[in-house]
Amino acid sequence: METTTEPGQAQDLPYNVFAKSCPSRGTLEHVTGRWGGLTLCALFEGSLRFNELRRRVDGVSEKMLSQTLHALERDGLVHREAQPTNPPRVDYELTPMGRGVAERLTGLIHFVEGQMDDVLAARRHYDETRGAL
Amino acid sequence: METTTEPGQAQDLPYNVFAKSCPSRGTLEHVTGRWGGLTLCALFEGSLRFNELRRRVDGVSEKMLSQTLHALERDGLVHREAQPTNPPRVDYELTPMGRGVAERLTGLIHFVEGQMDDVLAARRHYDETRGAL
DNA sequence: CTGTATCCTCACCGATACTG
DNA sequence: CAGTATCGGTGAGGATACAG
Repeated sequence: METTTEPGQAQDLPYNVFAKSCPSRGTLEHVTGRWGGLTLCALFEGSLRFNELRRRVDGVSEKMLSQTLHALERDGLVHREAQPTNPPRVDYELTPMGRGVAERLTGLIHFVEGQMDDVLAARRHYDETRGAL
Repeated sequence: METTTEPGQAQDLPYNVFAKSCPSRGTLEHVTGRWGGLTLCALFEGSLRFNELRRRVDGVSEKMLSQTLHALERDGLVHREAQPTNPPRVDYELTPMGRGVAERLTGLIHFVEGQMDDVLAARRHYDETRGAL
């Protein structure tokens, strides 16, 4: 039987991230964005409070963390649990869907970290041969 | 012996993407950047020429594709093969390391695409309950 | 066809101050 | 502690023209 599957290309999924206007593109950007990915991976190890996250994700500002968390919460990837205590305590944790994303993201990150020596070597080689030409 | 390993945090890898100044952060951003990820995934299905890539990655400009490819080539993830014909023909293909990254990236993307209905539902719910409050 | 060079805009994001 | 509001600089990135 014939699917619409081009050799090695699209599944018969209704969403295609390669298309400019596909909504999956936006979610992908939340998930792989500068802070989104690190935030999800930080939460992969367990729920964290706002300032715990802030310390864990080195370099993120309050504003960007807040913004990032809102986007991820809106996409249904992160659950926000506020306790009406004083001082306030808010815990962030992954939803099941968020865990699926974070799992794959940490896999990617660990792979990249594991290849960094080779990446750095490739960079050196590139810079040398380019500079020499 | 004491590693700097915090509970539940770092492997004993020499690189930690959570640290602001870790070089892995830069590579991660190339790989998950707006165009880097899509470019790698497009090449996962086979080598492509410049304008083939440009058409495949809907919305990318010449400038950004060129820039993205250079960064990925420098990191040793993409191999550039120029043929001295006229008109010129240049093929881009993944290196083994690039294939490792692209594999994980497409896994992530397919997962996200597969969850988009739930993501969209979550968004609707979020917007309604927030608007109503 | 495969790029590079230049200009220019806009929105990303950091810093700071303020609120509950 | 957990944020929001506002301002301003900076650089990503689009448009266009040009080059090999």
